[in-house]
Amino acid sequence: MNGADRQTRTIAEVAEEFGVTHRTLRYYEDKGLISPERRGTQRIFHPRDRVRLGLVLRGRRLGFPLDEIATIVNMYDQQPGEKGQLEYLLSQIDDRRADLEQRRADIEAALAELQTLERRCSEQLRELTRRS
Amino acid sequence: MNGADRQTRTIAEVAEEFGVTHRTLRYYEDKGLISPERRGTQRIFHPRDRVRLGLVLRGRRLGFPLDEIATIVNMYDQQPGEKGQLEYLLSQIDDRRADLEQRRADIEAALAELQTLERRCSEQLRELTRRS
DNA sequence: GGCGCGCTTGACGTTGACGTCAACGTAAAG
DNA sequence: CTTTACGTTGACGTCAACGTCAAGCGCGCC
Repeated sequence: MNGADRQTRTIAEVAEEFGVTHRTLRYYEDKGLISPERRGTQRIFHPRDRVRLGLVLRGRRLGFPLDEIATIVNMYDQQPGEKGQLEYLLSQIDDRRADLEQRRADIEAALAELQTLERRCSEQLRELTRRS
Repeated sequence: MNGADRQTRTIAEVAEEFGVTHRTLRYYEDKGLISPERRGTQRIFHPRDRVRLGLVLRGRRLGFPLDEIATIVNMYDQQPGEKGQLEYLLSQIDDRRADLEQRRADIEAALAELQTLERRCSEQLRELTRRS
């Protein structure tokens, strides 16, 4: 029982798995994005830490600043809470959604333009190869 | 004839229109993202500059680094070029598209999770208000 | 012709997100 | 028990993307 399906990981394994450096993981811990258990002085990564890290890195791929990512991932593991808390959380969710939908619109516009450009290019290319 | 439909703009007007600062526009010029005409020492922004700026800012909203944005927007106003050029451009387009599609997938995953979270929240909220 | 307003160019400062290096602990292996 | 590999904590360095002065130019107006 020391295969890839055991529950806990070292920092090096996690870094390897997610394609980040040791330094990045420490930085994320400083910023409160992850909080792996400590066995003595060493970090122990549990599955939940790796799930969180996955969320964080997705946020990073999307270009969100780390402090925004922090508020987002912290939305996911909150206690039920009282009414005001819940309403605040719901409003936060709406803000995030608006942001994401803006980004999706930007992406689709960009993809559409790329497609147009590609058509023009391959058109040109056909022109050239036909005349040669 | 000095309304908002005249063709040329000052730096202050463009900054206002796009919600950026004077400094940002100068920085983008340094980086070759825009290249407004000069009347003496002053910058004159033509419609094409504003179109380019729009593309640049969309790239920025998407979290692309400025030098990547530079290569992207420069793809758009290239001369027809020769065969090698065109093939290179087509490969670049493919790279960009792959990136954008990854981002779109990330965004849709994030939106789906937000929706799940929102359902859980409003569920909880209904629980609370029902018992009060 | 002096005044102010907008524009311009340096130049240095700042912030976020790490990279990198030094110095040290620790645990398993020979 | 020493080596060796891996882990840890500072601390400083770096790079992108601007912010923020300071100092000066040009020009329209009273």
